[in-house]
Amino acid sequence: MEAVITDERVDEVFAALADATRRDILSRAMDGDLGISELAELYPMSFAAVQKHVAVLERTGLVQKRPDGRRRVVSTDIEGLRDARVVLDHFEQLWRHRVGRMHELLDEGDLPHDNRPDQERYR
Amino acid sequence: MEAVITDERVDEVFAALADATRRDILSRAMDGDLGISELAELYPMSFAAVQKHVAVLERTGLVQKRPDGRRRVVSTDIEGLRDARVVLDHFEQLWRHRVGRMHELLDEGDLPHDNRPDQERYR
DNA sequence: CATACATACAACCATATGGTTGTATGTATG
DNA sequence: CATACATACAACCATATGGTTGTATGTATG
Repeated sequence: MEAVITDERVDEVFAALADATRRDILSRAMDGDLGISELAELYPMSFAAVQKHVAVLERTGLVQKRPDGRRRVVSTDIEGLRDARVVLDHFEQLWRHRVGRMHELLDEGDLPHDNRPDQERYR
Repeated sequence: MEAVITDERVDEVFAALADATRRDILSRAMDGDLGISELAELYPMSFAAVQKHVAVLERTGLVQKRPDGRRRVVSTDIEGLRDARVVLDHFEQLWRHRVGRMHELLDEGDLPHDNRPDQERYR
């Protein structure tokens, strides 16, 4: 069961992330305590529009809905997130690999160099 | 000159990458030696379609065209690429930051739960 | 110079996308 | 039970997207 990553899958993940509202919903879903109407209050659009954005994230597997009374609480989907990260990592791999020594250029370019602690290396 | 990253910019970068043909063109542009019609031969679509994809990458600043005789050679745009990488890195920052300790879950996640060593179950 | 090739771009088309309002249904709660 | 709230979903709309063919123009080359 090696998560086979098709082009369609990559398309889907990038497309899902290509909308600011959805990115915001996704980050809030990490706390996993808001229902759809609670989310909807945060954005200048109708409940139905937000509902659709959540549906896109759900279809893409980035988010789940769990029933809680009359609400559906939106939270990140661990499985899906890992998968999406694999997609982005994979892309970055190729990205960096093909760029090769172009990489130094990319890093030297404008500085100051980011002080990212580079916490842990995974997978 | 601090590359200000707007939501629109992030939208644009993700959207540009949400198409398999464009991702492929982008990676070939890293070699920087193909004209548009040469690229077009690689894909099952018309020259004009490929031309449009190149235009999207160019508008997003991921790719440049440099004249070479009657050809326009497509190559990656260093500036734009760095910017795009900042976008993706920034997103990953937020991503990883907010996920926090959920992180272990992401890496441990799919091991079968139930084979936890019995000896840990003491009372 | 005539011709072929590479590109640019307009016009068009079908479908996807991001939004809307309206209606139905499930769940709490006074 | 009546009402309010949360959600689901259909129908609709405007615009964006990804493709097509056709025409014009710039550049090499026999």
